[in-house]
Amino acid sequence: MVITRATEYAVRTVVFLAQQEKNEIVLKKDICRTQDVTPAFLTKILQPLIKAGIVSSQRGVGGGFLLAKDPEQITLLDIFQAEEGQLKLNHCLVDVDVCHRDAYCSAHEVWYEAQMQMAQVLKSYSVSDLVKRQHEKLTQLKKCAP
Amino acid sequence: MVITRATEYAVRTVVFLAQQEKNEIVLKKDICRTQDVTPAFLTKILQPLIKAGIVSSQRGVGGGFLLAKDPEQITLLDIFQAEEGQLKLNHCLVDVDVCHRDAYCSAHEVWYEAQMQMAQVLKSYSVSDLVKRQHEKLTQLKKCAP
DNA sequence: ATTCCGTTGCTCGTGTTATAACCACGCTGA
DNA sequence: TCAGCGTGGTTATAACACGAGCAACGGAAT
Repeated sequence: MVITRATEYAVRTVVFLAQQEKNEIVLKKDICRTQDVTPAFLTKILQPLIKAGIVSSQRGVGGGFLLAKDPEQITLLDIFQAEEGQLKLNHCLVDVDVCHRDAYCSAHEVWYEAQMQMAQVLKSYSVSDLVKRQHEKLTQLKKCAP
Repeated sequence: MVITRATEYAVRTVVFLAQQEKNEIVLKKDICRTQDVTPAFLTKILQPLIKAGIVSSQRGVGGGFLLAKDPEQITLLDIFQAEEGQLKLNHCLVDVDVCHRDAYCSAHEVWYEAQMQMAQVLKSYSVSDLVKRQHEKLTQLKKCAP
């Protein structure tokens, strides 16, 4: 019942990309160095982001990664779903017909409501929100311990 | 990122117990038969419920299980936490100090908010709510296909 | 003694978290 | 134009943890 490391790294990576100058291409190893991820694992994490249209990539010399959309257009839910597939709290919430009890199982609806609330929160934050917040936090930090 | 089967079975079991006459003791095998759980697995599921003070048990001839509290006093969150421990969406939300980034990681707060929303939903439903709903659903069903 | 539940340990499958080897693409300079 | 190098892309694999379930034995109550 936890989000995976892959999702966490993916969020970090996208936020990092959003912090670069627009259209600036970033090397994989620079992402790794700054975000504490190993190159091999980062490769695996980036592919779903690319397929979801969140990140784009460029091969060859001078190649690397960059955001494929505006940071305002990317929500945390997008990143989550790119890595983990559709959000579901219980199997019966997605694979319809799997649960023959769902006609009378009242828990079903509660799981559904909890899931919707969670999705709502994740959808309400864009990557640019995160970048802004992070900036604020860092300037706060500097004030406290300059 | 899904609830475990144990939690699902636990909810079913508690709802089933709540549907009995007050203080009626139910045999393990009757729970198994009605709730589609194997005895061996149910054994494992019931223990955390007992330790959490949700269910109590009676050994020996005529023994079995019954609710230890009023169904109004038991929330879905109680059952969830009995089976899966404290709800946490990300490791860094419980094991403080594990994440050295949390001072500036803005995703941290979003996971926290999503988690709180979810907990709020689970806390807002008691077992007696579920029993009531289930009863309504069943009478609806009978109306449609008598 | 019988009928219950309690505890423990085990297996087996699946998902997470990587790692590594090899492949495909594209720029660049001879 | 083409060889070579520097990129990311794909796929196979492995270690490990956890979920899910099973079984056997132990202990309490009647």
